[in-house]
Amino acid sequence: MPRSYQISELAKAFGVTARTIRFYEDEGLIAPLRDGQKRIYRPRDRVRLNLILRGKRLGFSLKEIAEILDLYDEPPGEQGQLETLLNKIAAKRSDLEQKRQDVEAAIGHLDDVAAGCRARLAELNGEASPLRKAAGEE
Amino acid sequence: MPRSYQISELAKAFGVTARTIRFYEDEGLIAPLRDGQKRIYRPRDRVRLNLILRGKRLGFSLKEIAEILDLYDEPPGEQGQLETLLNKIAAKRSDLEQKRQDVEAAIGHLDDVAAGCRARLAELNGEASPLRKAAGEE
DNA sequence: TTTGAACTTTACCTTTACGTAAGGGTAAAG
DNA sequence: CTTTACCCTTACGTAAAGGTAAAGTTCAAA
Repeated sequence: MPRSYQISELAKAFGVTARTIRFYEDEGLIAPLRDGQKRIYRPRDRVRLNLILRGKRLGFSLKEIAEILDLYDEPPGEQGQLETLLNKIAAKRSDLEQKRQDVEAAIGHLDDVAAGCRARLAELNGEASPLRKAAGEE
Repeated sequence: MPRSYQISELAKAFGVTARTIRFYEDEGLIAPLRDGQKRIYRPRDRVRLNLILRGKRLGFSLKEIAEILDLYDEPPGEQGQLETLLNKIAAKRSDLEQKRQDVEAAIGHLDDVAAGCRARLAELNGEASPLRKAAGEE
């Protein structure tokens, strides 16, 4: 388990290009160490990249993802800031709840369609008695 | 419950612009009737638009959404096509499963952070005995 | 010592998903 | 009969998220 990575290692591990990782750095989403000019990624950077890509899969923009990352690593000391942070978290959470509902509805719908397909297939195969399938025949 | 809508009604109902709806038509995602030049949207188009926007919230591209819509309204008669369709459905379903896992992990993570925040707030407010909160005092 | 495989920066290119005019038709209301 | 309020098409503009090419280091192996 290496304590640091080169950019191409990280790129390969996550299935993105080095360009993409540098781009995220330009956008302020990640901040690797440097060995001279070369970027050195620590496990913490790996985690961040993982979160970024997860956010992308969920359709968040890089700007939104930056906001979410801020939520994660801010540990503010002051009361007002903590409350502000809680509000921001609540807002993102409700985005995510919406997505959860969306994803579940979509899965449910697809399953319905698939069930319909299988029913038709069964008909086409001349299933007089649907019990025969359960019997495991070929 | 109107049986048809103008473009601006639909736009307002879904919080998008008319331009957006026309764009989806250009991309082949929707196909309203026409009264002369004017587009007439039926309930079926409304449903489609709803699915499109849901797909967008989940981060699907319009091309992917088009594929999903195809899955919904294709009722192929032939066996091979039914099997192909089932395969496509399975593929999209697995995309959606990934998103579901992502969304649940993200919500869980945010909840952890929020819990940490509340714990700190409690400390700041001099909570000697955390049980008092459970007692419902103000 | 030169070749090769990493890395770097700079900079222009491309795709997606619309926004934003510009210019024009239609139809009811004043 | 001209506003007002819709609708239409065409077309150029733009932001986001990278792709891609050019030109240059650096380090290790042949």
